[in-house]
Amino acid sequence: MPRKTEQSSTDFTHPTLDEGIEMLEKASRLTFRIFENSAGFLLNNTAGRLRLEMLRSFKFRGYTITPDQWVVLNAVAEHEGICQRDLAGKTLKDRPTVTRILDILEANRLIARRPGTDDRRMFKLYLTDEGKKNIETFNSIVSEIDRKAFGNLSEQEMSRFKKTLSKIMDNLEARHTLDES
Amino acid sequence: MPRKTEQSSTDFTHPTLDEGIEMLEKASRLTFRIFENSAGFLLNNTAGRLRLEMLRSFKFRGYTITPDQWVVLNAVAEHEGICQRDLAGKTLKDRPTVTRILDILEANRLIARRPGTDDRRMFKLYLTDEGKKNIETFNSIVSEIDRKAFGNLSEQEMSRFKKTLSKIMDNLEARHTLDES
DNA sequence: CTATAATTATTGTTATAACAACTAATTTGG
DNA sequence: CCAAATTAGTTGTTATAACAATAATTATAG
Repeated sequence: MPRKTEQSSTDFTHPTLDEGIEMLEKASRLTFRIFENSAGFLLNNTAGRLRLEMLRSFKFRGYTITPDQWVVLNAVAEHEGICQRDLAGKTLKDRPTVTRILDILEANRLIARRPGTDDRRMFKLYLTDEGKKNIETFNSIVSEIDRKAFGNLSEQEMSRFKKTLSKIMDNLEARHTLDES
Repeated sequence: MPRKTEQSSTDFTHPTLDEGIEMLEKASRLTFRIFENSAGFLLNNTAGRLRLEMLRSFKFRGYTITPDQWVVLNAVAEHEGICQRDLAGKTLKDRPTVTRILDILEANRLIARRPGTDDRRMFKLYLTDEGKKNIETFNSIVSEIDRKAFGNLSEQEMSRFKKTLSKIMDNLEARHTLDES
């Protein structure tokens, strides 16, 4: 059988930013039976591409933040003093995931954990000054991506699209409406 | 600050199968500004929920296969003798990812790598008998999930939904049409 | 009030994803 | 034909996700 790893000169195992597309262009040439009409496959890949676009844009602008870190950072920004459990609910991430994302954001001085006054099990979460300084930039980068991804969709198409996504979420019995009390 | 890990009796850090929803239900009570109207956030979470539904269904039925392994397995099934590079293109995964997923599928005896006759760098990929035996079961599980997720969408709604997803993919310059030559 | 249960957060494990770097093998260019 | 470039696949690193299990703390039951 083939070997275990060696090398050559130009392996483009991972597309970078703009070249990233090459690989995708290359091999997609046969015909799927199961996949070609699979909404799930298309849904998953579209979401993945959007995430990748965000990741690359951040990196391209010189920021190390990731899409998930961006989500958590924004959730903290919009609810300063929130605890990790509630943050998990808001971001639809589980608590270990939130813990680790916060570890990174804290190490990068974008957020701070402060002890909960009443309940010593909890942290209250806040943006640092650096977090506040950077979040606007991050959000403008994301806005650009949103324009690129969704800019040519009509209001109606966007509305229908989001409605369908919500319906699918409901079908899967997951909460997605981001407010309540 | 809070400590570094200890315990109690009932931590439900991760929702299991059916209870999984609880956490989501719990904390989503404030109001997002950035997220509440974000198609990207909704898109990403919906795709994630669908993946989770698959993962749990497989596990619930006693199978260890994951959604991504399922995708790769099906791609092999539909293109026996395909090489890893082309498989990466078909599944829209990068080559290291495909390598590692195949490692797992091979260890679980669902697929086999055979040396490429002409080019000794390449493997040709095939289902094993066990792979063939199980794939129908896997696919029927996925069909059930598709019915659950999309079953109450009309033909027109599904068609519009997929069209919009394709448009977004195009906007992001990624290939998603799974055939060509 | 104290033993038990419940809750918040953390850590460990495995899988996926992106990307860099690298090996073996093949192709190209001269 | 041989050196250089290319290609197929692998490995390493970091981040996210799911889930199990646990520590510290708080709430509840009796």
